[in-house]
Amino acid sequence: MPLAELQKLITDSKALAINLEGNLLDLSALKDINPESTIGLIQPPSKEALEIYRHSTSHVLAHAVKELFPDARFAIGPATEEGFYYDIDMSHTLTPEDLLEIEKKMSQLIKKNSPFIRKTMGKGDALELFNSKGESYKVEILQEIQDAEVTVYEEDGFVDLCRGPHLPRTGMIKAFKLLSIAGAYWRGDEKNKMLQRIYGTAFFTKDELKAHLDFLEEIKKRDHRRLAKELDLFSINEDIGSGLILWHPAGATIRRTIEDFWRQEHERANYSILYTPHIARLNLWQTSGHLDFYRENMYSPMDIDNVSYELKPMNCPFHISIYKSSLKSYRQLPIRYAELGTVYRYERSGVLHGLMRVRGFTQDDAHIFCSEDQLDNEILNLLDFTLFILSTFGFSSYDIYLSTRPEKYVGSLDNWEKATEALKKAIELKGLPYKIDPGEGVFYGPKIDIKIKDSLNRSWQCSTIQVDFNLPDRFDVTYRGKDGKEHRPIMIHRALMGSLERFFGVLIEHYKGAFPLWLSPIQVIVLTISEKVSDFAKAVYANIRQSGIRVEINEENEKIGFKIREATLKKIPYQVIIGEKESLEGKITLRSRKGDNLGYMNVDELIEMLKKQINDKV
RNA sequence: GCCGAGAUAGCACAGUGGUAGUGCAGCCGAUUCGUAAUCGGCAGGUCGUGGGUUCGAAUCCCAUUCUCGGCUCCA
Repeated sequence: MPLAELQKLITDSKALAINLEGNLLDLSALKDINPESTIGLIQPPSKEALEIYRHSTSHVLAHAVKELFPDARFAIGPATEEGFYYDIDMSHTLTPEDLLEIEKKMSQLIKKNSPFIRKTMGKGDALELFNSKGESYKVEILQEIQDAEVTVYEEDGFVDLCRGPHLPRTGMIKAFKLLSIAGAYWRGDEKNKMLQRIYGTAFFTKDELKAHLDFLEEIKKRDHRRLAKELDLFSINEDIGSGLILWHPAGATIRRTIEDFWRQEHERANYSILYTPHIARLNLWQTSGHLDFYRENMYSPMDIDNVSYELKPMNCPFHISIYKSSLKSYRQLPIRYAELGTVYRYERSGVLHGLMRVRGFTQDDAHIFCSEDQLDNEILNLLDFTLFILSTFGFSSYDIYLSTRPEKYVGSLDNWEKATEALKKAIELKGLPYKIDPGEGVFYGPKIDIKIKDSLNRSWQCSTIQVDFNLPDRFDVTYRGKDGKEHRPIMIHRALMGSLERFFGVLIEHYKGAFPLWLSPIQVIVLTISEKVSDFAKAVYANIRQSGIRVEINEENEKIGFKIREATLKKIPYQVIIGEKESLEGKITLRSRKGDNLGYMNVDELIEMLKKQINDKV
């Protein structure tokens, strides 16, 4: 294609950059390339275009900061999935007000519409340039670059080390916003200096930016910590300690409902349900190896009659002890032990987050002891079981990861191979998409992790299925085979919801506090229009309560509109309204929390309908 | 843990050296009402905790606990 024609196409298409055989280049590179070569256009709204756009915005950010705070030195400033950031080292500590000033300065620089000018220079020259500017972080980066030549970008006199590509001009930035300031270690390593990070985002249009900011607002409204306060679900108390959860009546009701469901399904799936203690002698953790490889997550031991005891960070050794309490025959396998086991793990104070990351939590843990030839089938069933449980709670899309053998490992290569194959086969048989995390398995065996994405777009690991070649050896776990000899069983650890705390947190955000009927702490509320109908309303209430449905009554001296508002804010799924008409005819009027009028009916009809819905878990 | 911000009534927040405030929730009273807020009154706080500066501290300083944002994205 002739150059001129291409130029026109680029102008028409609003392309920001070009793709030359897989290399992204500035539009200005066009004049130097072979007209015969195949060129792709990078244009909005593609991901690549947005990345370039945001990256350029981060350069403008750096420029603005430099103008306002001349002693600022710059580290890295990349585009991210949600926007961009720049890490900066400077004497002034940034405040939210500074962000407004910086935004203003950025707008001025954008208004100037300066071109981004790409320059190639020898590494030595670049080192000299950034050294003279005192840009020690850029110098450090440069020193690690192997190439003899590097590129820098200049815009209105501000020079930054950068591979590019960039927008042709700053004026093309139409919508951006600085969002927050945070600390971040240089190169993410806590041994390094902490820099100030400015987060921002940018979009091609103001409308898109607004939509994104609205989305962030919606995310805040969905925050499980906020909803938990509004709905009185749980709390964390300073006097009790951080990362320790107090389950309030409403939250506890939901938890109990989840637990009941869990128990029922596990019994149906041939698990034996156990209870084990919360502490154990230090020796146990020595045998299990946790003291060697898990110590930093364990609390200090406590002394009981001169013997050290440790709060349990895991349930596995207890289950193994139960297994070993009697001789096991191959006829008994597979043995499936399950427990809602409460464990305590040390988490650094800065990473604690509501229910999502806590220090004491209850795992829906289980350990399966099986023979080699049972492994495939066990894993397949397990995956089925996991997906069934997750989908019952309304989660239908997951990120599945298969983690394979790391460099440091125990167990035979042969066993690793078999187990990894079994995991892989199970996922593929179910036709599920998955990614392989090479070398990310635990040292004791390969695993499948299933992650649920929450509304804050964080991935939370819930389910995990791990094969373990370590503990059976360490604890000398055996079974008597058909041949009368001792054999080593294969052990599978698994948790479906992960922890009840985190799972509950994800559920709250998933449903925005409006739980499905079967989980709702209050399933129905009876509302009276006037005190004249109290007697009938009480009878209706008692009738529903007798049927085992979680019902409340509000016969206060308030207007019906007020009562409906209150019930709706509590996100109670069904509201039974009783006025004179109902009282006289012995019927009820039903309303949903969404505001739908669900009709006029007998109490028996209502109970039957609710029971069916609760049973179906819809 | 580290950087930064914060902690005031049950909840949401205002108050920046001189008598602790507003709204909602709560309690009492009036109203007896038909699908998201009826009206009036009352009560509620040693301002996270400990120490200091000051005639005087919610406010300034130090310590401490807890909470929040972030600490993977590689010129």
